Amino acid sequence: MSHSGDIVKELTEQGYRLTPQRLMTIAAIEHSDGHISAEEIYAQVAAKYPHVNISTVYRTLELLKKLGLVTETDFDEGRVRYHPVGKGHHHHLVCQECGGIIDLGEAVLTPLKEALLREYGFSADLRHLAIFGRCGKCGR
Amino acid sequence: MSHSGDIVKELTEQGYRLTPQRLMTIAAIEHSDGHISAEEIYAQVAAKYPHVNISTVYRTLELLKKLGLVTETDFDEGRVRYHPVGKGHHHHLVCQECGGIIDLGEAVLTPLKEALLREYGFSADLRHLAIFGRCGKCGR
DNA sequence: TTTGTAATTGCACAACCTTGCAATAAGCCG
DNA sequence: CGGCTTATTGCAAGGTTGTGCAATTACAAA
Repeated sequence: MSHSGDIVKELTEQGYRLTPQRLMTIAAIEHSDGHISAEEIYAQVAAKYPHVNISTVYRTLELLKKLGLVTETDFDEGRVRYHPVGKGHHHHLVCQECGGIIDLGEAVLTPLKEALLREYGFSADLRHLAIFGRCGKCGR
Repeated sequence: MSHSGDIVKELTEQGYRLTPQRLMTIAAIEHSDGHISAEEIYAQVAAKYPHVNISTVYRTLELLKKLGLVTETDFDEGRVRYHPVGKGHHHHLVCQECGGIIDLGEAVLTPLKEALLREYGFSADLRHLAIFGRCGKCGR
């Protein structure tokens, strides 16, 4: 369902310019298996194109977020991680005891979204959450 | 149900030292009406005690978070805001269109917490969320 | 009240992310 | 293909938050 190139296509259609910096940033995100940080993206881009500036990477990430093409997740590591939405939405339960991560489908949050819409007329944008707490193994 | 002094009491009982820096940081949080930022706390503390360092404020906030005495909420303003849990848990729906904020009781998230516990054995710590999206007035 | 000890602070610095501004270059149009 | 316009970049600087380390100080115990 998700082809490499989706993001590029969307950008052109929306009239944004395809600079080498953007293309390489996008490639890094799309080729990353899971959740990639800005610094990791920058390292990959800078390897091929040494004089890029990391603020360009941050600006590209902000643009892709705004267009809904990537999601941003805060795993509480002091930095945020990015994921292409084309590879599917999901969420994570992060155990603060053992550090374990349980992956979650989008469905768990559907009832909440519906309740917010029904009771408050609010259309929530719950894209890629990290929910903190304690997993079963680590007791209550 | 919440007295000024709750936090101080908890700290002593847990064996933490009551330094003037901590006491003033705590006072700033408890006397703030709503959600206060680290910089605002620091300004209040520094007014009476000029040579405090802002990193001490951050360390105190981290401690209070760890002990579950304050919650931290990210309203996406580039800085985070703090709230004493003694004044009650709550959540916020933040409209990304008009900037409006709808306050929410804790109850809305109870079904989600129960579902996570039931289906994943995960005890989620959903303390003080800002949920982004679009409010009813701003249409879909 | 004085002393001892370990928690806490201040300081300096670093990491992550954002922004203003002048220089550059992507894509349009002829 | 060459020039024009304006989006985009690089650079430098700034804001928020975290951290290592030596100096200080709260509290316990004498």
